[in-house]
Amino acid sequence: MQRNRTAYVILGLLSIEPNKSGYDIRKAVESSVGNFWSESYGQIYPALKKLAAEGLIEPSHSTSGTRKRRQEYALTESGSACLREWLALPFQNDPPRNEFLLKLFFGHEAASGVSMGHVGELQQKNRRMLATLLEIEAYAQRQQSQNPNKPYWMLTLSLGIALTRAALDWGESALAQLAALETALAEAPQPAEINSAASGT
Amino acid sequence: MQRNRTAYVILGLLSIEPNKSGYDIRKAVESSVGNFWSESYGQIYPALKKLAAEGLIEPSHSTSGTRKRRQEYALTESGSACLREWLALPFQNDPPRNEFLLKLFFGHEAASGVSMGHVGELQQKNRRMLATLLEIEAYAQRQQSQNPNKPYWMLTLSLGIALTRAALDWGESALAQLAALETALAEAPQPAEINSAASGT
DNA sequence: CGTGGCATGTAAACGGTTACATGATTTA
DNA sequence: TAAATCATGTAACCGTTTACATGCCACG
Repeated sequence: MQRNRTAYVILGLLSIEPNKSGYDIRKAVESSVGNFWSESYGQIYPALKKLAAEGLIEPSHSTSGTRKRRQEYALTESGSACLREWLALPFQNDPPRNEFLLKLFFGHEAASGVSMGHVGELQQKNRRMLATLLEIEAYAQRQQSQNPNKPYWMLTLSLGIALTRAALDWGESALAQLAALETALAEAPQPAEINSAASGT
Repeated sequence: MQRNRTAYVILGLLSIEPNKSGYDIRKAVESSVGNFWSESYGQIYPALKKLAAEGLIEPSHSTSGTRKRRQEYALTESGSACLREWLALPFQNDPPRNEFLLKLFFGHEAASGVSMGHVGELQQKNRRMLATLLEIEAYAQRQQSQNPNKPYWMLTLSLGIALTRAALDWGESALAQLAALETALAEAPQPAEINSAASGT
């Protein structure tokens, strides 16, 4: 069903900046699209070989002086066309897999405090995430003013920021609700009918 | 690194309602955690066999009369313990893979209108998503008032709703920005220095 | 000269989906 | 009895991660 997207990531990154090696591409994936994509060497190197064999990329050498033993690549015309073709195809996101939500869903089975712990952990992660996203945004706002990719990069960034903020807001409310739930359970282990007739001891 | 989570989904669902067959579990995954998890038969049936062999679940029969040829299972004590153990472990979400964001990131390479099309498509998906989530929320609010799992289910729901709303807001703004970008490009294909000296024809 | 990082690669294992095969049971 | 759906299972395939092997190069 979903195939080959490693190849398109490579084509896309080479379209932004040519003369990249497999190593460069790995680093570029981490530092640019790392918040919503990932690739490992085990995919990148074979994909490079295949793309070169198909003529979508070709070996190149960076203009800047003698570098180490490394094979760099650049997009060919057909590679560029292939990328544009793929971009025009409808996107389809992978089946979702969110272990945090899965554990929260089964929270009733968990020991006391476990779910609150998970939400707290998520809050920390999201706070860190928000900080880095805002940093990147500020940096991109300062530099990159003439980069034609910038508007698109800012859009991906602003979606990340918006989602993280929404998650943080939710987390605060969730912590409150879980705290209320735990105290309620602690006080009334069998809360059969809370608001029926008043119950003496 | 991340292993076996199919087993925990099965244990979790059986903890909520015992006497489920593989078929039931598949349906339950889709209808309950389907918005943030998925499992296929190819994983469920082998996992059931393995869980039974390990004594974490055991064959059972539903109390309600004669049913079809089907093997139902129920949690054992050790299965329940195993589930609680896993729940207490820190969650770790999978490496992200969002094809929509990937395509948007490379939007500069795409033909005119392509990125706007993707965002529009996302908006439609998210509107549908929001509608179904709100439906589920209303249903759960009406029914299920005594279900001890309800607070946790509502939390997963409200996160989904919050994130979808945030994405919808972002989408509106993104569409406006992309529209502005396209008209700007149409008017000035080489926008070298917009705000330097005024340029006559 | 040795260490650490740069760089390229591959084999094995894994998790997961897909497609297919099979047959029982219900319902029209 | 025909069609639809319930139900169980498996084999093949695919994408991906992980771990490992290798060697170059710069720097202290």
